[in-house]
Amino acid sequence: MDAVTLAAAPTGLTDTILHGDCLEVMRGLPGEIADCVFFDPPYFLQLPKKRLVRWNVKTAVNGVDEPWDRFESFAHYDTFIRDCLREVQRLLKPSGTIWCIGTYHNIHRVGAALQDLGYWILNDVIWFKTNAMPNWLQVRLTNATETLIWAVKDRTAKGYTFDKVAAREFSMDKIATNVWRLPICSGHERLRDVEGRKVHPTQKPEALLERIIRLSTKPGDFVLDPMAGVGTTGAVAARLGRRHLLIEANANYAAAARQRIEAVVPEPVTP
Amino acid sequence: MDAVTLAAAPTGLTDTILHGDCLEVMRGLPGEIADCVFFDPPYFLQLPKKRLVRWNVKTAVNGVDEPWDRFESFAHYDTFIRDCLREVQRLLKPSGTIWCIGTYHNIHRVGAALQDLGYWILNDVIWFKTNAMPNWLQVRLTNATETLIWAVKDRTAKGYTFDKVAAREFSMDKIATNVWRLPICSGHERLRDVEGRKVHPTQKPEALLERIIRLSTKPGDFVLDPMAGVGTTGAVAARLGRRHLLIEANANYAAAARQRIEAVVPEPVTP
DNA sequence: CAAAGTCCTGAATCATATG
DNA sequence: ACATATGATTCAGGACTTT
Repeated sequence: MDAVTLAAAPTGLTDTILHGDCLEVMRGLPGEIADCVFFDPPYFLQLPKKRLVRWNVKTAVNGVDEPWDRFESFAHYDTFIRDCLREVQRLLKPSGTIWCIGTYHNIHRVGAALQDLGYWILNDVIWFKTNAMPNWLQVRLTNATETLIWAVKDRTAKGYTFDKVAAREFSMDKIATNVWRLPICSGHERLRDVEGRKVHPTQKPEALLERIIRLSTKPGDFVLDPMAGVGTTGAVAARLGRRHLLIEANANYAAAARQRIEAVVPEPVTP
Repeated sequence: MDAVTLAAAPTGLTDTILHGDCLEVMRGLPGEIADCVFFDPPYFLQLPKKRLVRWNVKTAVNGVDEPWDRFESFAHYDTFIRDCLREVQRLLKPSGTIWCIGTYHNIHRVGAALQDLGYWILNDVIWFKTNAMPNWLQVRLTNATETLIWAVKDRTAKGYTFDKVAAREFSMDKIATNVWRLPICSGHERLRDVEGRKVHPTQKPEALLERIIRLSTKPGDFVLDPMAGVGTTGAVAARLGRRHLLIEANANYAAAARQRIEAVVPEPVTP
């Protein structure tokens, strides 16, 4: 199913993964369809070309060096992000919310773009990793966090979903604060190919998406992920009784996501 | 002492608080003088005109609604921030570092400005407050964090100070991560006028500045705070055996800072 | 079978010296 | 400017192996 097919049948949008460029596909979709969007763009890491090798075990660190993370400049990156966020804004229902994720490399580009486009930020949420990779050379602090920005599509938006009981459950404190302590994705959850290599370099943990979806959507709500990767958003949405639409440009990722989501066993819905 | 006087005698710059517009004063200073800059600009909170009132308590919430936090638009705010950061970049030594602080309201404006001006981010540091004010409306998460950005003045900068022993001491984990758990400023540390009102609405805790200064400067280093408020940076610098230059446009704040710093008892220097 | 020990790896803008 | 070699040392989680 491609974007053209989809545009011809917009009413059937549910529990689908589309293989194609996210901007093109989004432009073919009708407006105001999404209750929630998970926006996980490339981080534009600008890593050094040389590989980092561990001294003790001589294994190399697999830094992110993928075509989709290469941009000529911040200006090019900004253009890409803003084009995407404009389309997302059109696709969001008036009461819909967006979650963006990033690190210091890119999150300020995303945050400023959101504000410039008229989105209204509700929270920044700190994903505080329990098992971040240490900084061996000890020339700066170990980066143990990623930042999520939660926003509505404009300042006057009303009626968005916020599950305050869940919010409290997720918090490290008695009150529902914006810091979430969670491990990174590893073990059996991490998708690997037949040779044991990870399918996607930056697969998100399901626990993170579970918090996002439980906090800000209701059962039956419609979740969109325009850069779906290996489909964590779709897998969690399916498990929690939410509908989803994923878009992914990389055929390998899309195929892995499709296979993964087919295997999901839905949990009993607790509204 | 004003900016003109200062510019005429640039070599005497140490342990001084200057009352004046930070841009004007900075423009009168010689370049490459600062080992460390603490940059704590207005947060551009965009609070509603009417004061928020707690639904269960009869007291008004003490939002920040000061002349110095009023900007017409993001564009005006950005211009102000970028003008300041350009001057700071000139004032930083090649090995100097800058610490910027903010919340989601403004930190992305600051972060994007840093990157656009060629600064190179070393870390974002999450100040995770132990005693944040709970969110009484329960329509979003309680904001328990502020974000610090630590950066060098350009990508190739070398030789900046990083005390890895201190870094580990500050961390919640065994490794030196970028999340710092600290209470907000309160109690005797909080400066109050004769009528018991707080002198400054957003006085930073000394413990936060102590971490910044110990982590990224050596005894005798020169610390600049161009928007010094009531002088937390200067007080901590003085206590820890670092030199300082503070700039503050508000006469009340500047006077309070001067009085405060005069009372500081230096601690024995441990290099 | 349980417990203990080994090995690998994770969105990383990680140094310095020499040619 | 780039490429290459060298050097010095972090932890948590999970998979796997050994006791």
